[in-house]
Amino acid sequence: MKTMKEIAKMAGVSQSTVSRVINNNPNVNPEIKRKVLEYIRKYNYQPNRMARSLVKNKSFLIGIVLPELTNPYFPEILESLEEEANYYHYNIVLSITYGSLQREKEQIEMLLSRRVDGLIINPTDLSHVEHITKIKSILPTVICAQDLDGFDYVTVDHYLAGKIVAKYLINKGHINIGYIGYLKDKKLKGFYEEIIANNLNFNEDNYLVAPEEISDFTKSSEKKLLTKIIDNNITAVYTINDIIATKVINILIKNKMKVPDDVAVVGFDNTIICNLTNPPLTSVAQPTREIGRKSVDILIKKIEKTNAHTEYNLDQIFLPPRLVIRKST
Amino acid sequence: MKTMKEIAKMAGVSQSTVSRVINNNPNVNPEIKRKVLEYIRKYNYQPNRMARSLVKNKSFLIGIVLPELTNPYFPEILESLEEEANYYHYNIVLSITYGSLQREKEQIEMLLSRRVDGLIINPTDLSHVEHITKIKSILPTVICAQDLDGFDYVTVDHYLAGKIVAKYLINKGHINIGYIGYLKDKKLKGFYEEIIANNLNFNEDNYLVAPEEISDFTKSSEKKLLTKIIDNNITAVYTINDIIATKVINILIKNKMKVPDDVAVVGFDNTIICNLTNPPLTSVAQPTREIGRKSVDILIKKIEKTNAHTEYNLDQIFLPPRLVIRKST
DNA sequence: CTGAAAGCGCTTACAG
DNA sequence: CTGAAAGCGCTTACAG
Repeated sequence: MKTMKEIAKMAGVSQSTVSRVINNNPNVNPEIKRKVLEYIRKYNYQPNRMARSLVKNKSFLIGIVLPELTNPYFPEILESLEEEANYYHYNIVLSITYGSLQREKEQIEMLLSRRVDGLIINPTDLSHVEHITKIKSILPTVICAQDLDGFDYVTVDHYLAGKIVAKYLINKGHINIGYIGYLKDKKLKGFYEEIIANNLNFNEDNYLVAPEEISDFTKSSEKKLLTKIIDNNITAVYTINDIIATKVINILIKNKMKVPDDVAVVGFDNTIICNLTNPPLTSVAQPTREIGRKSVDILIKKIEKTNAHTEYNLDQIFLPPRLVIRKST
Repeated sequence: MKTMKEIAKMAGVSQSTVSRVINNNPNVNPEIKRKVLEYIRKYNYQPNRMARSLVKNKSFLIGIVLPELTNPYFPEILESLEEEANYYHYNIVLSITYGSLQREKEQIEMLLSRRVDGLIINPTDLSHVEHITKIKSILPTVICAQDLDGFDYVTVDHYLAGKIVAKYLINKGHINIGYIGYLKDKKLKGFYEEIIANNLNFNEDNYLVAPEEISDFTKSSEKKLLTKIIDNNITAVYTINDIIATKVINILIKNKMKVPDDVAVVGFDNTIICNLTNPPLTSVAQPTREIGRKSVDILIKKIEKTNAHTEYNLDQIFLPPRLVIRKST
């Protein structure tokens, strides 16, 4: 690749002039500009962005740190992060931690040394974030798809999702509704509160099985699930994600129960799976694209503010979930 | 962030010495080294990699160009690309084209101007690759998960996959086997040749429907599929991917046919979906992790060779597929 | 409108 | 073992 100096020499002008042409500085003689552009095209010259970044102290690079890409949820977010960043002429340096805190720390240092202009991260472990706290003070940082006190973040409102699902199922006439998920999950909190608010019961009988029991899919957990459903006359089940939901459907059908006639099933994440199950799965859609987009918007706002040392407001955004109704309910 | 100069001043040494400490140059007085490191730690100094890249004319950055991340296949590859690159201390600049040739061109230029050391790309359109051909001559480039004459590439052996599936189904006693996919696909070629080699018939009756017809899933395409299956006594279907396979299963079951008793179904890609269908789906696994790993290995080999201007051999690698047998066959 | 010069933050011969 | 100086490829006051 040629350098600016070489282009300048060939065009018979100074390096400054070539620089002006490239940066579209209006103070250039059109005739000269034409000639310089000619050489630039001829040699397919691309200015070295690293050199530019060095001078301008700005890389137009955003560091993205994600735990994994196996769950289809993250690729969707990543796509929208990339797309939105591109819109602002930023590019993305991707790093994946595979759930290793050690790696997360190393990768953040790497991104720092590469002088990214900002960081978007989905932390591996919300109870170990000191390194992120530290970074935050020297680099604009946004937490993506999680909420973390003291940070800027963009995430879906799990609490609201729970309420929406409960409301929907109650309206459909369900009285005994089961839940398969974690107890500490905000999905449950909203769900529970809405059920109680409607004077329905929700106790440990409604907490059917742990997600792991479904994932492992043993005979005994299958039996436990069915027993709980039958004994408590459960007619609807709210699950923590589409994969669990699909397994529940398969267990029910295998045991001659009808979905949704005997038991309705609701998934979470609204993944591609929903259209493939039989019947198609009702599921809570996270606004993944918007989470990605918003994360970038906020980050870039912070980046540009950094120079102007304006006020420091935290952006903490909960985006609304959306229930996508299909045949399983 | 402090600069090397500032660290040097505080430590009372020259910038050269700080540089030597950072680069682990053995010719540094241990006592001085200790002191320098102290300041580096104290201020959490991270050397500016851009400046270093500028001097060394090497960025330790690899450009990755993929068409999308929606198909779970690409995130898997991306994960292994990132992991392997990291192993060699390279990082990844990710760009997604969304199937736009225009965008592909722009992104490649961008990567070029960022002075990535090499490029791994899954081209959007194999019939428009002039811009990639051009880049190849100035930047080490590897085609990932596709085969393209004249380029280095790593991909799965689709032809072999076809043969493996045909062999398997024939061994299972199937005589009339259907195919849902594209005619120009190498998956079909190997499949077809194996069937013919076994003195079985394969003509347009066995080419059931186009994948699009299944995707759109209209009444008429459904009818067409069923008619073809029944009229030709088809007892097994080889499909182009797991999504199509799942839809086929759902159509069959809806029409009171049994899988695999009446019709066996084989998918492709061995995605997470396979364990969720009912019955679980037999599918061809692509060695995605290995495709990613190999792509990086080859690229880095090229990158390091570039300096040594050694011989120019093309690495064109077909990796073997693996049939994962489940209950649908 | 144009060019010479300084400087961004590093590395690396070179001389000592 | 150490430092001063040049240079990587740009941008940007500054002077004209």
